[in-house]
Amino acid sequence: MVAKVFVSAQEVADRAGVSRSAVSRTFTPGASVSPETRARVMEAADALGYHVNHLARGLMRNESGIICLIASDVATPYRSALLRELTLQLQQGGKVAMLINTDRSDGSVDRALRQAIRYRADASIILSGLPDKSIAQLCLRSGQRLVLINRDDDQPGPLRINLDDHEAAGRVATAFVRAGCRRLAFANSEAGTPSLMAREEGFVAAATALGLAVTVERFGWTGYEAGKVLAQRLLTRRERPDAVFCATDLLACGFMDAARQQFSLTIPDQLCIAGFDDIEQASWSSYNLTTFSQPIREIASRAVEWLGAPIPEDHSPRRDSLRLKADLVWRGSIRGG
Amino acid sequence: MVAKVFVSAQEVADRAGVSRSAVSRTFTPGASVSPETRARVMEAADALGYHVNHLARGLMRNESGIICLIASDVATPYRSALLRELTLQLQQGGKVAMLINTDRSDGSVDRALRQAIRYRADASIILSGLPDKSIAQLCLRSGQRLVLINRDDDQPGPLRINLDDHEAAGRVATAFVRAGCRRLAFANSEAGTPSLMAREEGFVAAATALGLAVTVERFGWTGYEAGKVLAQRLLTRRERPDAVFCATDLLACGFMDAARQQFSLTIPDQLCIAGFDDIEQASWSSYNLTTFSQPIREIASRAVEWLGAPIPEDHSPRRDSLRLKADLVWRGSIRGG
DNA sequence: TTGTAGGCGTTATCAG
DNA sequence: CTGATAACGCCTACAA
Repeated sequence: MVAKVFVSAQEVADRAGVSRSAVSRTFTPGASVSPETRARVMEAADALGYHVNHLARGLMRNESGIICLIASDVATPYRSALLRELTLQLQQGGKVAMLINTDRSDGSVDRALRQAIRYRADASIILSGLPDKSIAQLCLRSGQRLVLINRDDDQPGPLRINLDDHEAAGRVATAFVRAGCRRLAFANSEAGTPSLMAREEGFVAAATALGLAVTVERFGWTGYEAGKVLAQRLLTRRERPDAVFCATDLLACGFMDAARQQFSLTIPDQLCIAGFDDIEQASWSSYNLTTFSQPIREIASRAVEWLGAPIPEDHSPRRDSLRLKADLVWRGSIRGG
Repeated sequence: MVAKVFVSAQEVADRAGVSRSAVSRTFTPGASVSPETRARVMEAADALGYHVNHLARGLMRNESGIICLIASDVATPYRSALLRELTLQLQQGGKVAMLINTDRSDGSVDRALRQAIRYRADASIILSGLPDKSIAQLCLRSGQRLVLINRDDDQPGPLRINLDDHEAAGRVATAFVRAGCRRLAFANSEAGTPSLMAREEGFVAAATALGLAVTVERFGWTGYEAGKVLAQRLLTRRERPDAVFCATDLLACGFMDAARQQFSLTIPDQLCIAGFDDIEQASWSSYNLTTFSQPIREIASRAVEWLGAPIPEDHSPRRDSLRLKADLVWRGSIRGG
């Protein structure tokens, strides 16, 4: 007993005294089998421990049931929450998720996509980075669907799901001003992804419209530690900001900790803070952060729904670009909520 | 253009003017192909966008390259960190991870395992729950390897990776006593998993040996909110504890927040706290939590390494149970670190 | 080194 | 409703 021996449909057929086809039909939803045959097959299958080989089925049907999830920083609160929701809904839709980690290096996403092709994934959902045009085209040409979440790319074919980052950021500016803040700042990472930049630009634009300047600082990667450094930089300025919009909740957490512990500032009395993502920690009472909630549920359901829908024959005018709304979650880090 | 049309080896062969076998060999490491042929094949493959079909390859080789990761609560800091490491190391080993979410309902793990069988996964790594004996046996019989992480189960066959929860918990008791604490408490969830219970028992046993009693409280699931409730319960006791070991960092975070904000206690002066897992938030300066680090890297590498090793022919005396050490990470939540 | 033939487990097709 | 047969795309002898 060394080799891998899964039981095949033939063995089930032999035991049940029917043909392979009968077995196949028994496990194909909506096929015509007599209740009697089905019962005998099921009994034999159970006894033998038979399970349909999805590798072979995928080969025949040209549909593997595999969906590739391509992402970096999968252990991050926001990412992991999104992945959780995606895998969950994919499962409920009868699909199975293949998770591929990318890093921020060049070609990382392309390699992942190639892996997706090798396993004949029905679709790939990209949460980080951006694939090269040629490889993306290859996916599309091969009949693989593509979903891009929060990545701005305008080549046709993939479904693009984005948030209204720009507008959302504008609403924060208004909230700050209403709270009596005048010295606005934006804390960003150096990642420079479209959604991050859209938040920055939206915030600056809205503030400008309100007649206020914004101090912008960018540092490192989008994490807790970077938030601390950003606080260091922004709070030591001569004109110390009285309101800071952090591009990300993780940045905000680091920023708040530094502001309180190194600068002895009280929030929101001396300093108002807002974040983005509504990660779980934002609701922890140490932070109690006012932030924007990513509509994770909806992002996932829209993606899964789109994947399940039939491919339009004639490049129909279906909207393949979704713009979802991020709701402001009022907590205690801005005065007068 | 509706159907899914991936390019096949035959097409590459036609274009390169060679046989299918030549193409196959070109993509099989260690096969004998002349550099000339290989070059022509590669050129054709690149031009056509050919990628080996791993579904078909798996069918032939009886080895899909797929490893199933079975877990619940995948968005939790500890879980997501472990998943990250596993997927990463699996990728580096040329495998690909299939992620299956389970919930805490009965049969959830069994369903996941059946999915693993359907996709002919080479192995399944279980991070949550416990499979039914019969389905686990079926996996093993089918040649699928099984790895259980932090789940106590004694049926032979799977690789079991556990921590020295019991001993580790004992070390915390000593640390508390050394810090001058006398009124010890243990905050646990009601999940009752073996590792959680081992921590509880280890802590109580060590405290008893030191001549101290332990107040044990259990509530809810292993999360932040439960930690707050546990604080509520433990800190309102007449004999208020001066040291609390929380079964999990997440519990500890909730506990600390409640202790500080609702009971105005300072840590570690009035209350010492310890946790377990060393999640990222434990190092955030709001918590600065003394805790045990899960050797995530090693857990993953041991699992992957074991999966890569050949199956012993004769039920050889290979150790299929690993007991890894959790190191105490000293931070500021216990006096006198 | 190369090509040919057969088979992996499944489903789709088509008689019966 | 059932059973035989031909694919699906690939790999592994085997012979050239």
